Amino acid sequence: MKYRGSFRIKAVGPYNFDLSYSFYRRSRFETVDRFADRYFRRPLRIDGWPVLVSIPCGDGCLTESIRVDWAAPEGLPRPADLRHRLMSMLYADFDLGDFYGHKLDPVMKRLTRRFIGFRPMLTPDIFEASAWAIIGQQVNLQFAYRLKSRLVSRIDRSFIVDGETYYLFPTAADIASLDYADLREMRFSGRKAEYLIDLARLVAAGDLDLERLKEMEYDRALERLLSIRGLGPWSANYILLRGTGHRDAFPFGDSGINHAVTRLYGLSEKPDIDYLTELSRAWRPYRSLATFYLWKSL
DNA sequence: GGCCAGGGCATCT
DNA sequence: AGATGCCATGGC
Repeated sequence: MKYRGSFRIKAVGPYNFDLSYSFYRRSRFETVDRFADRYFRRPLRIDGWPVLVSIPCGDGCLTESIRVDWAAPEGLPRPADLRHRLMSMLYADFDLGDFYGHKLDPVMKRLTRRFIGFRPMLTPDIFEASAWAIIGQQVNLQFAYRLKSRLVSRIDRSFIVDGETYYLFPTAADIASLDYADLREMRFSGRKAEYLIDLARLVAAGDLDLERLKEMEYDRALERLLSIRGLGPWSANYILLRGTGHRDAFPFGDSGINHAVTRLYGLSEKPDIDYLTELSRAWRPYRSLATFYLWKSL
């Protein structure tokens, strides 16, 4: 039985993994993603079993392909379909040329040249992306990471590879089993505790099929998410950005986007919805990519 | 110390 | 419909 292996991912169009690596390496309170020794490490849950994937940071240049190492704790089945999962997670299945070649305004065009090869990484679990959206609402990011850290510690889904402990993000069923008071102790607000636990219970009960969102058109997927209490325009779009990998999501109201647009487009005050709607029209149907490039500029 | 942070909802005019 | 208040906490 083999418990580790290595393979290469070939992206459609250019890839500079270092740009992604540096983009996501943001907080020392991050507990699921790991950035150390010039490796990005990420625990995945495949058919319910933990697998660790490790991706070496490159030399800062565009690469033809990306090496992915994987390791599973001994005694577990060999993970299936890893390549497919990684293609999606690393955004390698998207042809960046489609975005670069799209008719973009000069500011966005300049960003694509500045960060050529930059691709976002998806959160490989849509529920995790959804939970993170709720956790990140209206609090500074450092605090959001601490909330997540407390949650991940409390529901300990850790496993060990090479003597190092890695933490999977809790499942919907895990969080569904908590009480609001448990989250309040972790310094969630009362509202946030309700949003997160209620969402987890919806998913755990099978009343919300997050995987199915992937196959839905952007508008319909957005509508479905907006119908859930606690998910507004920002959160719903965030889930479609980082979770399902929809290409045309745009998180209206995002403070980072507001800052980036204000600076890059020389505004005197933060843009309103109408301005952003009009501005982002030229980025369609790739507003997700535009969003990540704006964030990257900060 | 005050402002604000990768918002959203309930409650008003 | 559109504006306003509120939530809770901590980083800066």
